[in-house]
Amino acid sequence: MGAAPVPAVRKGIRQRRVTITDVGAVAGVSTSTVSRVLNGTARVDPELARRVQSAVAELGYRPNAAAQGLARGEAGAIGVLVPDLANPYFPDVLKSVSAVARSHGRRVMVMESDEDPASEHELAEDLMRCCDGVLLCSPRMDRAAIVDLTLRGHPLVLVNRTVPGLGIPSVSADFYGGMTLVCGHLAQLGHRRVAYLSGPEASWANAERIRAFDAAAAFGVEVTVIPCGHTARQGYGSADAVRAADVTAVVAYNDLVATGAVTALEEAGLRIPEDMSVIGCDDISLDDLPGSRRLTTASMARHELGTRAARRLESLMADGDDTEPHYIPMELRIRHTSAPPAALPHTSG
Amino acid sequence: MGAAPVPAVRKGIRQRRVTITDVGAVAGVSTSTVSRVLNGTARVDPELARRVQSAVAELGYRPNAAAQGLARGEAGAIGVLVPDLANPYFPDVLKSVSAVARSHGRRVMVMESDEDPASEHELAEDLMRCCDGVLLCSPRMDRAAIVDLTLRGHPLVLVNRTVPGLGIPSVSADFYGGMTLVCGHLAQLGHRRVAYLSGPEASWANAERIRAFDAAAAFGVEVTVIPCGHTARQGYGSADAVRAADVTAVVAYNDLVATGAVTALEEAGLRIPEDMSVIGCDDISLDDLPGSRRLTTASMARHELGTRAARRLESLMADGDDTEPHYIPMELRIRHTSAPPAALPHTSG
DNA sequence: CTGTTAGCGCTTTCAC
DNA sequence: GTGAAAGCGCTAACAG
Repeated sequence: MGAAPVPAVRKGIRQRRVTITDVGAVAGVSTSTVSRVLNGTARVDPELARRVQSAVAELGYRPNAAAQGLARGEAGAIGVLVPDLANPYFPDVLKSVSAVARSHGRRVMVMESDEDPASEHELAEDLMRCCDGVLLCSPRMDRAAIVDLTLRGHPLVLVNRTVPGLGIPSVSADFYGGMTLVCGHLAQLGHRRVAYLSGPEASWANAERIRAFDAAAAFGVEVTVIPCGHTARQGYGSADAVRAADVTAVVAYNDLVATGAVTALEEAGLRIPEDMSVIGCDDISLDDLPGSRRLTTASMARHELGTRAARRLESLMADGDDTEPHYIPMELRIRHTSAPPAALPHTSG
Repeated sequence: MGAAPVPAVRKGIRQRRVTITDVGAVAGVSTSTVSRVLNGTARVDPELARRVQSAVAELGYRPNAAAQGLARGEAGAIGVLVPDLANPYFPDVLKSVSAVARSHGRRVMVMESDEDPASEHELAEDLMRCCDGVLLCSPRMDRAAIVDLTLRGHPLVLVNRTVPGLGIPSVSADFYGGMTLVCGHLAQLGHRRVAYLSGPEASWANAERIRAFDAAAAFGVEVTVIPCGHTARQGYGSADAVRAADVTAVVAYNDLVATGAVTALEEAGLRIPEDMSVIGCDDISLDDLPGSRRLTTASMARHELGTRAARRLESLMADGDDTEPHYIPMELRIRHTSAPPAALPHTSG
C-alpha cells in the first residue's frame, strides 16, 4: 500500500483543496462568474454556466464553508444547546428545529452541556462564534450569565426558560399551567397529600412546576418537595423517600423520573395506581418508553415548541426585533397511573 | 420599527463586529501582536500583552470563527453524524467523543440523519465542508456512498460500520461476537427455536447480528428472523409475530426493541422469562430504562467506542494514515429475562 | 520581540 | 452579462 513511490492517491493525504479559481480556470471564466452560477446570484450565459457546472463536477469542487462564511458575513448555521441529549425530549425538539432551519438553508449545530451551568455558558459562546444564531434549550445558567450572552448582540432565543424583565425572546411550555392541571386532577381524585420529585435545581421548568404546587394549596392539595433529579435512575432511587413522605400520589419532574419511580414503587410491592398515583411530565412515554406508556402525564406539542423557537430565531436574524416570551399550552393526558387514593386519605397510615 | 431616533442599544441590531484591528488600535499595537497574545503563538512583552488583554475585555472582542478557520486552514471542529438521537446509545458515545475532541481544542458538531440514507450522505458532505474531520456513526448509506465520501480526501472514521476491502478506518463493536455469545447462552439454557427481531435493513450492525445467527446453527439453535425496526414501539408491535413464530426465546435488535417486546408479551399474558426469554443488545437498560433494568443483553463499552473513534479521527487529522478496522469486544450481561424454556421445546404447541 | 505584508477562498461592488 | 479588484477577519511568514 504505502510501498510504491508516491502513490497517486493516498488516503488522508491533504491534497490541495480545489478552489473556485481552479474551477474558473478549467471552465475558462472568471471566479466571479463561477460564484454567480453556483449561487444563482445573477443571470449568466447558459453556455458558460454549463461549462462551470461540468468543471465543478470534473474537479469535484466543494465550496469552503469558512471562506463563504467570512465573505458573506454569516455562517449558514444555527446552534442549539441542550443540557442532556439522553432525554428523549430534546431529539424531538431538534427534529422540528432542523426542519425549519433547513428550509432557510441553514445547518443545525447541536451541543450538549451535560447539565453543567459553567460549560453551558462557554459552549453558548462557542456556538455564537460560529453560528448566526443560537437556541438555548432549558439553560441552567443563572440570569446574569444569560444577560451576558445577550449583550453579545447575537440573535438568541431561549427555549423553556424565561428571564423576567429584560426583553429576551423565548418560547416555553407553560409548565405552570400544566402542573396546575395536574394538581386539579389529583385534587379531583381526592388526593390531599402528594410528593413532588424535584428536578435539577437550576431548572426554570422545575421552578415553574413548584410555583404551581404552591398555588395548589388552593385545591386543598399539600405538596412535599423531594429533591430528585432528571433521570429515570434518580426517580428509581427516590422510592424510599416517597414512601416515607406519607403521600397518596407523586408527581415527577418528568416522565423519565416517573418511570423510574413507578418501577421502584412496584418492586417495593405497591400497586400503581391503586396504592399510589404517579404522574409524569413531558409525555415522552408513547414514543420511547412502552414500559410506561400508560403514564398519566402533562403534555405539550414539542414539535411546535421547536418550530416556533426556530422561526423566532430566523425572524430575529432577519428583522432583529422580537422580544416577548411565547408560551405553548400544556394538556393533561390522563392514562393509567392515576386513580383515587386507596382508603381514607391518611388515616390508615 | 424605527420610530425612535437611533436607539443607543437596540437588541438584535447587527452592531459592527469588533475585530482584531479595533483591539490593536485601542491597545496601541499591531494586529499580529494581538493575534500572538490571543493564541500564545509567540513571546510578547508582558506590558503589551496586558494592554491587549484589557482592550479585549473593554471592547468585548470575540474572534471570528470563520476568519480563523480560513486563515488557519482548519475549522477547529469535528462533525458527528448519527442516525437517531433518540436512541440513548448515541448520546453516550457523543459524550466520550466530545471529551477527546475538547481535549484537542475542537468543538463537536452533531447532526442527525433520521435513519434516512439519502439525507445522511448529504449531511455528511455538509459536515465535511465545515469540519476538520467527521465520525459517521452506524451509517445506513450503501457502500458506494461511503466510498464517494472517502474520495473527498477528508478525514473520516466509521463507527459501527465496516466496509470490506478498502482501507477505511473504523471502530465498531464486535456485534458478531456478541450475538454469538447470546446464542451460546440460549443454547446452553436449552432453547432450540428463537426469533430475532431484526433492525433497520441498511444497518451493518443488524447484518452482523444475523451473520452470527447463521453460525448459531452449529449450536443447534434455529433462528427465525422477524423484520421489526429499532424503536421500542416497533418492538412492542412485534409481539404477535413473535408468538406466531413458535419460539421459546426472542433476541432483539437492541434494548429499546427488547423492552417494547417484553411489555407487549407481558400484556399478552406471558411471563418473562418463564414463558419466553427476551434478550436485548447494547445494554442501555441500566442507564435509562429502569423498567427494563433486568434485561439480559449484550454489552459493549460505549465509552471506549467513542473515545477510540475520536482518537483515531484525531490521529487521522494529524498523521493522515490509519486504515485497519478496530473492534470493541462485547460481553454477555445475564440478568433476568432469560431462562430455560418452559417445557419440552415445542411439543406442547 | 514587534510591525508589515501577504494571503486563506469566496462574494461583491464596480467598471467594462 | 462578465471580469478585475477589493475586501471579509484572521494568521503567518518575513523583515526589522
